[in-house]
Amino acid sequence: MDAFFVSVELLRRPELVGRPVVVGGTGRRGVVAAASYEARRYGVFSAMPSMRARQLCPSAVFLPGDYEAYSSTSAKVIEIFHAFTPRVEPLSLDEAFLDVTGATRMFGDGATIGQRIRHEVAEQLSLTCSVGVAPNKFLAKMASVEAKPRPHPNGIEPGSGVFEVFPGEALDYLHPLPVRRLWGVGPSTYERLRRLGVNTIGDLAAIAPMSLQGSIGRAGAIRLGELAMGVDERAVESDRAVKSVSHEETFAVDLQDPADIRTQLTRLCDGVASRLRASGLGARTITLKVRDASFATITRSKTVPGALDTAPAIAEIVLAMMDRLDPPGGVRLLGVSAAKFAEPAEQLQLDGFDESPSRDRDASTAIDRVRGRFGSAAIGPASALAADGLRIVRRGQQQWGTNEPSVASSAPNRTADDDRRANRHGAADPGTNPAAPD
DNA sequence: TCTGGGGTCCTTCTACTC
DNA sequence: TCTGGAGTAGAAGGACCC
Repeated sequence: MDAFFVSVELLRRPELVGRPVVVGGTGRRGVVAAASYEARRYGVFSAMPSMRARQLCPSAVFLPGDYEAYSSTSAKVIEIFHAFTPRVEPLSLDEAFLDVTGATRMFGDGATIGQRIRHEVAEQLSLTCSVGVAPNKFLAKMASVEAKPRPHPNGIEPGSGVFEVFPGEALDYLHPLPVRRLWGVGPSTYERLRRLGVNTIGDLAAIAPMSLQGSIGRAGAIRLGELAMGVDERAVESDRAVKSVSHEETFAVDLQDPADIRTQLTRLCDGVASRLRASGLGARTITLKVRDASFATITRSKTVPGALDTAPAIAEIVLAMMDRLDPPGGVRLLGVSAAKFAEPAEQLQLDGFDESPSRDRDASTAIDRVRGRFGSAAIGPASALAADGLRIVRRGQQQWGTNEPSVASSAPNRTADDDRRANRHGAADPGTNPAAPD
């Protein structure tokens, strides 16, 4: 999907079409989740700190993310995909792989199916998407980027919508591209490759995987070597199982008081346990994540014999691990993660033994019923009551960092100063070409 | 004024068992 | 009984993706 979160917002707020719009955390510690192509012309990109985005484009309208709205629109998009093939692997809210090899007799070749999907998405949801067609997932992903619109100094260049990489042309297409474009090459790997003199995907393909192992590890060397040759054997998996469930939160102000830290951890444990029960899962490994004031991150994990799915059981482990830590300068972020899934352990009750596990299970079942009927914030552990009331953790609730108490949209009109900033990114006339599809 | 959240996968080190 | 190697699992951290 093209600038997906922004596009969903523009459907609700059509008066913002054509203006720089940024979706994400609007607070001091928020980041950009998505930027309209108009905002990208000012150098605003996703994952950028919101503060930085405001500096680059003060006239942008900043909107807090609405995970539930995007999630529900995403489900409708996936439904459209399913009309063409059952083999759909969602990659995120706004991307998916489709294996259409079994659908070509009915709908036409890959590019034709891509065009039909674009038409259906536009018709039914008033959204635009870009499609990459290729013999494997990696090349299709690369191709989809080629199909997207591009922000340019003089406006926004419309994308082709569908871009196809044919099997015989894969290497000609890939090898001139910068190695940073490869899936799995982030800032760290890029720096290591650059030191080896590898700048393009072609450079990487020419190097023996053995000589890369020392820098990027065995698995990485093999994987990148294959990708550089256009090889990707991974199948489209329509039923990938989740392997972990986690909640983490960066606080607007670093926590100093141990009681506050315990309160927040209890709240996060409740959120994780609630999601585990909703999925019928129990977890054997519980991980605590703590980021201190200096941005250093520590994790501590504990694996237990029986799978857990209640907040008290998970909190007991998490709080014990927290007791052994003393993060300097306070706590910026806390996180709780559950993994190694198994059937939740049945809590046997024996005469004369501790009754709390069975009580926890009964209480959790009751909590789930109340939440199912009255909403997730209707009930929660008293020990998680923070100063700001009972704030239940839901998935994606604070997906992009902290938000301002009052949401902010800054100046409603573009300023001359903004235009000068856009020009610094090469824009000659920021007002032209507003009609580019987004 | 820095640097989110929810995931997956990989590497390295250590402890334990055989 | 002690020692060392191999295999395995857990713990911790890092890198990457969207």
